[in-house]
Amino acid sequence: MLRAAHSDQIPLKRGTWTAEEDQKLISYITRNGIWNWNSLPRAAGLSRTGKSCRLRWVNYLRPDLKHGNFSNEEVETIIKLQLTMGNRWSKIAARLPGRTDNEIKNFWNAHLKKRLKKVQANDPFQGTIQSKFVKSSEDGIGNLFPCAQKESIPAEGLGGRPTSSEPSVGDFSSSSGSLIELESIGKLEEDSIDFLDFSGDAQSSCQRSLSVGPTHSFCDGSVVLGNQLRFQHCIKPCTSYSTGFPISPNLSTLNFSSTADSVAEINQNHVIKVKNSYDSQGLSSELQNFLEKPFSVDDLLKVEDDAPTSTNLIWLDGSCSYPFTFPQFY
DNA sequence: AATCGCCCCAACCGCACGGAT
DNA sequence: TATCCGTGCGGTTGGGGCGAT
Repeated sequence: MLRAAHSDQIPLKRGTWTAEEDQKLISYITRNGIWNWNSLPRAAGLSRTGKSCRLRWVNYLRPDLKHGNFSNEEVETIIKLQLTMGNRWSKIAARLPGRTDNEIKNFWNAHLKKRLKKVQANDPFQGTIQSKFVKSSEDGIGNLFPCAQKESIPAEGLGGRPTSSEPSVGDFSSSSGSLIELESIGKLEEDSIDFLDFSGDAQSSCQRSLSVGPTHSFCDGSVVLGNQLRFQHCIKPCTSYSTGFPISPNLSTLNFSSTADSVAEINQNHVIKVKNSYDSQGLSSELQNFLEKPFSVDDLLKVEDDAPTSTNLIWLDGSCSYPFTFPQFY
């Protein structure tokens, strides 16, 4: 397809780039560098828009780009970052040297998202996606993303550990669901917990209760973490933030403070460590102190604005990054 | 062999943002 | 302060490849 050019009516080419055009662009940038994308095509003898040239260079011709399949490590990184950041492809790409936002976006849409939908359909906790990516410290991508493996994993195998050797990246032929490993959650060193959830708006957010429990259990969407803390869903949605951060009915009169401007930052920086010093009747003093800090509504709203709507994350042990999502009952 | 439908991905589009004037 | 311009980002499109029929 051709379009009229700016002032001199030279037709602008669109569509797939030819090898000749690629060579012109490479040669020009190699000789002269990038100084102005809008002026570059004319100077380089290309009948393209500056935008098209930029896209071609950034996404395909740049010498530092990797080409070919994503490695397991890259897939793992994409999944983790997408779960925390949402569709911030450029930010995700910045963490993957040699990969472009466009490439990652395409890979996500073509492979990972589709797989997630299937997993979600088999999820006993309907509505969750990220709950499938609980990762134990000793396992690699197979556990982070079990369905990447060729072997079929029984959907009823809650707690079962995939044992496949090397998962095939991009081969998601298995349609069986992956499942949460509660046991692996309990292996956290120092029983530390690093959380927060700023998901959704006031009408759709789930409240969570936080209480101390002596045993593992797994019922009604509640989870006992590391034999210590229990995060439990409330079916009723949050109707107000006036009582502060909606962690728990028990704690709703306590306030939470954050100067973070993104969920990712909160997950990175706000670490609540509940060590063995807690007693069964209450929260650790550290957690107590954390929750008692003044909470700014503006801070929360700021976070809300910035948060991906799908984010419902609790991170266990920030150094290992265990993403976890609670089901939403609404 | 021909046709159809689906999938992937390179490329495009619209919009937002930031710097310059 | 308002406007313009260049750039970057994320969503969407459409053409080609490929398997199924």
